[in-house]
Amino acid sequence: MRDRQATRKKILDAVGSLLAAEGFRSFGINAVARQAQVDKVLIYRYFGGMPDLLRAYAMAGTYWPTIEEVAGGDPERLRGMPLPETVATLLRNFARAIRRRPVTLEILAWETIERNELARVLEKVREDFTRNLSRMFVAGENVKDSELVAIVSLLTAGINYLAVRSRKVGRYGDVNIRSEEGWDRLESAILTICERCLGSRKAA
Amino acid sequence: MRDRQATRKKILDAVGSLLAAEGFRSFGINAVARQAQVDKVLIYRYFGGMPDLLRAYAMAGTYWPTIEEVAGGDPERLRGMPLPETVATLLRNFARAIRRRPVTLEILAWETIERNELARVLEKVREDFTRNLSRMFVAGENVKDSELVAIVSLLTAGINYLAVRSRKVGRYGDVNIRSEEGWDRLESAILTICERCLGSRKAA
DNA sequence: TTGACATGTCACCGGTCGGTGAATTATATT
DNA sequence: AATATAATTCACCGACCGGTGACATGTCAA
Repeated sequence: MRDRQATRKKILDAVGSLLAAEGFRSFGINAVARQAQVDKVLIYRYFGGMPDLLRAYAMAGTYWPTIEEVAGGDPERLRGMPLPETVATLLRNFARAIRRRPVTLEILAWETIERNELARVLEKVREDFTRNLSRMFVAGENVKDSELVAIVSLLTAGINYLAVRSRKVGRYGDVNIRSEEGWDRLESAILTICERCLGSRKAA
Repeated sequence: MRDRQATRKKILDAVGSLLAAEGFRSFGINAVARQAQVDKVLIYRYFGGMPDLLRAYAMAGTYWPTIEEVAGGDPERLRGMPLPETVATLLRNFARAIRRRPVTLEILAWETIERNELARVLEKVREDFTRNLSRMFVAGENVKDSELVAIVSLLTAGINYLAVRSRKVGRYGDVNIRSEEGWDRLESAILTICERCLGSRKAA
């Protein structure tokens, strides 16, 4: 059993299962050590402390969706589409990707309570993700258009909130956010918004 | 100093200022007692415990916006408008109302972490609010329209998330969610979405 | 004045937390 | 086999938490 790498892995795995099961509410050095069945002093020895442990965990895992995951595996096809369809597809895949990441949802929830160094690091990951996405798929179109930015921000914020909330509550207003049916309705709403608001930007 | 009512008030005030200043992160019996400069045993005597104390506080204060606040003081004028403008106005006023309620934002953030009885009570308050609003202003129109529900849900969820997040971070993507300018952009995006998506529901 | 009772004070409990120093055990090298 | 070193265990610290029992003090009615 004297295997540093194996112990490290046990600890990192404990972080994951603990976060997925309990979130940050009862999270801490002692809890991780208990879950990993490892003395807590090893956490300090191998990771230095909680912040570095969390960082190691978040970096090792698939914390945030990849570009490929959100682009649907076929970037070229996406690039050929009109802007509204492209954005709608990206948003739809983003919603799906984020919903199947319980730990990410825990982190998103926790960030609204506690603002620490880890949160700042993870945020940078997301910013890079967004930047890359927008550079790849909407560059040159109407990036200047500040209303496109505002609309997409509103929609992703809404997706985040509903996904985070679905961990604890089954409904939001009249939408069942724990069922595929509910998310189908949200996706089709997103599609409508993109089609009607991101096209030719004139008129009123 | 032997005044039960005054002591009760000191405790309730302490809850408010503590929540506004620190949120739920370091919230507890001891912290409230410290802030109120009162022995914690009195909290148990007068309120029974934390859950009942929180309930008493939330009910006493202006936890959630009122219908009047969101309707802009002139329900009749609102009723005369076309549906898209009505909904856009309600959403805009809702965003403004919620943004100036620091304690409410703390509670909204906390609910995504901890799901307790208080959260359920407060949620009922919000549900009633939403139900009344929709009965007053969009009844008979296309309430059946499940896409309207989905769109409005997405938008309010987005507003909630951005307002909650603005407590901790100044930006969301390229939007400055701590400035009036940023929220102006969001409001105008909301208006655009309502105008283009809530009107006649045909075509593609 | 003397109670009775409401109000407020104090000390203490068990438990958990993050964190650390020192001893103990296994493993690889010589 | 002896030894250095890495991996692990153990015992303990101070601080804070929620919660409670016993006690002191003020207030008001009989």
